[in-house]
Amino acid sequence: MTKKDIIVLLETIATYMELSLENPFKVSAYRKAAASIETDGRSLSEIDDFSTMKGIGKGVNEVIVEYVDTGRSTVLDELKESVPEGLVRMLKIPMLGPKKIAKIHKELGIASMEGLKEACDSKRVSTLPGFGVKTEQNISKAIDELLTRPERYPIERIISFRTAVENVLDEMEMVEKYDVAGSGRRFKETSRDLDYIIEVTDAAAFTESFLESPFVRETVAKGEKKLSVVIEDDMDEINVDFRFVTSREYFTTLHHFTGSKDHNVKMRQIAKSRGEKISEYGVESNGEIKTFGSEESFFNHFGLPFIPPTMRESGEETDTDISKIVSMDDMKGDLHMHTVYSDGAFSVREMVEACIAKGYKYMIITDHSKSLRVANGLYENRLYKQIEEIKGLRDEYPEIDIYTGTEMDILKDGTLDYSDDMLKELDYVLAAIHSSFTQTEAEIMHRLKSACENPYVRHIAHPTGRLIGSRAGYPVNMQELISMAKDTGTVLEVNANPRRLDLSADVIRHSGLKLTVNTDAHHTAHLDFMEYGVATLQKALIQKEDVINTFSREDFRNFVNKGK
DNA sequence: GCCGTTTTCGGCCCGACTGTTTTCAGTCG
Repeated sequence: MTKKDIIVLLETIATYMELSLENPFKVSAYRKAAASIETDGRSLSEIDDFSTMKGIGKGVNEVIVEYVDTGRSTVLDELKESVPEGLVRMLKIPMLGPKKIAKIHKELGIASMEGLKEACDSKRVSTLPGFGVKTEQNISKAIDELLTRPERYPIERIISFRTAVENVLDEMEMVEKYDVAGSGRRFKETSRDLDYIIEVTDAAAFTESFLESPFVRETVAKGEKKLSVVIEDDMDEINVDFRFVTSREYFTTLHHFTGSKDHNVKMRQIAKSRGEKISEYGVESNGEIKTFGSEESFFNHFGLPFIPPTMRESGEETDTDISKIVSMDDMKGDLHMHTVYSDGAFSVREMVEACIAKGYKYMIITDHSKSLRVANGLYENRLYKQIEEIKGLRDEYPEIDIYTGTEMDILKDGTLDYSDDMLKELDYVLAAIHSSFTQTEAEIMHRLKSACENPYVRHIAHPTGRLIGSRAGYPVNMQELISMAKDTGTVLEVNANPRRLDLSADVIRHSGLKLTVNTDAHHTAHLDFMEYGVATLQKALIQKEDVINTFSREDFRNFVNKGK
């Protein structure tokens, strides 16, 4: 059993309670308890008394203790007896919350998504008080969409949709100013939809003009304050909302819709403790509404520094010294990239020049090792050749330290793809798993252990192998890997590729790990991925000193030379 | 169910929108 199991249990209880029309504050207490456990840095074995944690009192503690001791929960078992599981799925239908679902269940005896769809089509739902024909049609349509459209899109897809929308906005002259808000602005791993805050000279004209864009598939709602559409590309479709605001309210509205929800709750608590009230229209203080010319001045009003959107998650960020948290300005080098020697698109020289253009002080060339045939991995003779080429380039580019390296495969049986004799010829070695993802956790951990314990392996690249939204990755015991990394002085990577972001923010938060963030670039343009990796570190409120890419040129040289 | 330097009761973030009503409940962000 892990912490995650307890979090899932508490959240499941909250959901079932919600559907039993339990006191909403009780439901929220279970959710808060789950969140409290999630943001606590300790593992299950390190927590001896849950009841000392914030948000966990006598009641929730009893539930946890029973679950840890017996693997069961009487509270959940009883809830499950009174609430059919099908109702939980129905919560995913937009516009249907616990009360409406309970009514549908009680009055019509419906307990599944399929049953509800049928009831809508046979017009039984609209006979219920509080339900009308329109609601019935909307539910029916929403169920169809739920069955065909994924719930959330990975950040890579979100970026692509953003680009499409913003290319249109940039060409429209009635647009004064806009920003994406929501999870898109916070660079979350996945997002459900896109939210824009927008100031326009004429909302009606904007709406008319925007709706002519070829990617608009459907208009969901249009009004004076809001336009809501579905847009599509070759693969997917997504909801996009525009909120029309005046210049005066722009930044409080932007802050409000950037979220996260937990961040907003925390900000409102802070306001309330000062006798003020935050809404999207401003800060109400002594009966007056105060607005701001920037988000920074909004935060300053509460005695806080500007908190970047990427850090606005749990609420913990308002109690954090933001100046210590890692930022793009701190990035002095990229330690993981490929060239034409293996499966990259550019030469060593081109990658060097691209890194210099980024202002980096150091870089490491890390092509694949010999066993990764699909990526044209390097046999020893070609690796020696690359080492010589890199040495030759150093004099030509004194502004940057170019280190030799490899992204070495950790083979199926835990052996490493190069001998120590080969590895000692390199400045820096990172190791990664690229094969046999279906092994058991024990087998995978054996491989990772073998890499961590090797004296030449400095860091483990993309430690779980996951691809957001498409591949779960291989089974890793994260607590064990974290301990192994600490014990052996091995650094773990946050891979900045927006398909990976591996390790994820939730894993590294409060982990106490030494980390590195790298783009794994296979193209000079991929070096730009760094901002997604840094955003992931910021979500976890990781300090500069815990990220080796922030080292000065000299400190990094010492770090490389000193070895493990 | 949790919490507390206005503390053991009475709060728990706040406002808009939708669809349904005839003054509002439920849901959402």
